[in-house]
Amino acid sequence: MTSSAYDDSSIDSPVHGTLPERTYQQLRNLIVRGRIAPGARIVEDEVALRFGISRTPVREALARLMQEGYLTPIAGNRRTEAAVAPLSARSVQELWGMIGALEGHAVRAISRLPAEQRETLASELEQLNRELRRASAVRPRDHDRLFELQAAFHQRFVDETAGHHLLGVYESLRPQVQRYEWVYGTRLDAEYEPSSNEHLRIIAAIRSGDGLKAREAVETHWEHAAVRTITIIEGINSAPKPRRTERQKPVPRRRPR
Amino acid sequence: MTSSAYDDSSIDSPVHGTLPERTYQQLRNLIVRGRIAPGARIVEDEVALRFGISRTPVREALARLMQEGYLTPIAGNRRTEAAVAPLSARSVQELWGMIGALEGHAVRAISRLPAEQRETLASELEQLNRELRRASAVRPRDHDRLFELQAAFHQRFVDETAGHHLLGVYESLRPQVQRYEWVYGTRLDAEYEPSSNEHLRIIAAIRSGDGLKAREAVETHWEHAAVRTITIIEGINSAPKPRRTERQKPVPRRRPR
DNA sequence: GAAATTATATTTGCATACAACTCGTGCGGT
DNA sequence: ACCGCACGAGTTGTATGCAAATATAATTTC
Repeated sequence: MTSSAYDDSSIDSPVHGTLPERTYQQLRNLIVRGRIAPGARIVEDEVALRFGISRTPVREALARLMQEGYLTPIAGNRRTEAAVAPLSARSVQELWGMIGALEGHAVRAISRLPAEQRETLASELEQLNRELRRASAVRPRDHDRLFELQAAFHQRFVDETAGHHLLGVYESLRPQVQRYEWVYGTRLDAEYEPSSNEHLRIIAAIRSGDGLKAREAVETHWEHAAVRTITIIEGINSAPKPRRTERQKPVPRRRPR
Repeated sequence: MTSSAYDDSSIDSPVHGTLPERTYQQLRNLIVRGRIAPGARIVEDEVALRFGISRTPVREALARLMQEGYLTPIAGNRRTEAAVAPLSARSVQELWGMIGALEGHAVRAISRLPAEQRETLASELEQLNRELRRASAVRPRDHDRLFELQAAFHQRFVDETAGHHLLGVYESLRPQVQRYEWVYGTRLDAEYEPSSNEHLRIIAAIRSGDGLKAREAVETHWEHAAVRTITIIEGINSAPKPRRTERQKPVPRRRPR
């Protein structure tokens, strides 16, 4: 990474929690928002320096990021150098499928919710979807806000229907998806209509209390979203550099002085 | 934990990899096999002493175990003491549901596999299932072997159909399920017939190449397994100690001398 | 004697130091 | 000029030390 690395201006940084936790959050934010480019090498010392802490908490944060797939190990056998995981159409296919399966599974539980609670949930979701629609019409677009709304919609009904374990996995998976959503959303021609229309189907199913229908709606929503996202990603990945291999251009180990 | 902690005799310990990795593996094994009881406190120093290493790699291992849910934070706000997560019927419900959803999602991909490959897979699964059946008839039972076979069956078709990301999540989830399978399997009256019969349905679906049918078979397999497991867990959790709260009996912070 | 308070021990959070390993680079030999 | 080898910079792996936090034990006070 270059000397002026980590432009984190305007990224909300939680000031509480332990250092590893905070470091994890901030780095993840930077990666999700594309502030650290895919393929960029991450060096413990540099991160430590950047955050003004020692390598010990950094290591913990990096280990976590690596386990969750934000970073990939490169190079050495025993040594583990880390780089920001590249974006690939293949990953979209997989991640969207998993998120769809998990959200779909969770949402089935609405059939066990009292009608009243479902109604509250449904109208809150409608509210969020309306805001999403409105925000997507404003120019210039507030990417952060769109981003949050998009996330909030899904988070809302997952929170309601999922248990502790599922939420844990979901929390670690969702930001990975968001890496792509960010790329998608920051394009000028990003569309939100298809998505928000599909949201309506989900809301209707939730209101009806039909778990299987809701699951179906959620899964196809993610399937369609995958298609939309993949076209964008492929455009980005193929256009700039006509590379022949799948690999990212290897980052030089040392920066030339 | 008591002074004679960590009876890891006869637990295969990988001698390669970094210390955190090895520590993680070994501790996880101990937890999954019930060698460290649910609710037991884990102290960094004790683990470090036990494995003859320093606390630094131990911390990394514990952090990972905590993130994956094998350990739960207890006590302090800023300090994070760790204890082995308790076994609960609620977790079974959740974990089995998730595993079912993920395996079910993965297995749908068989429809995209060539018939020949499906056939190979199916017969290998049949082989594993036969071995499972045979091993379950032998007395006294070889729990480790049954354990491995059970795992191998599922791992086999997931490996074939899942991608990188899903495998990652699966790998971290499966051992959590195995904590319960171990409890279930080490009972004298543990049944393997229902499970292995359901396996046959899965195999048939895979052979036919019908992705949706396979998914259905996998999901109901896990649903049924959840029921079987929960009855056992509830028996264990309620019988010994008629406690009124959900919590484990708090472990004393110091051992009395 | 009970409650409050101080003292003590245990344990985690983080920093620092050093060892080990990997890869690039230059030097010397052929 | 090319190959090999050794040295050295860069970076991760692990140990150790110290400070802060918190529970337990001891002690004082009413």
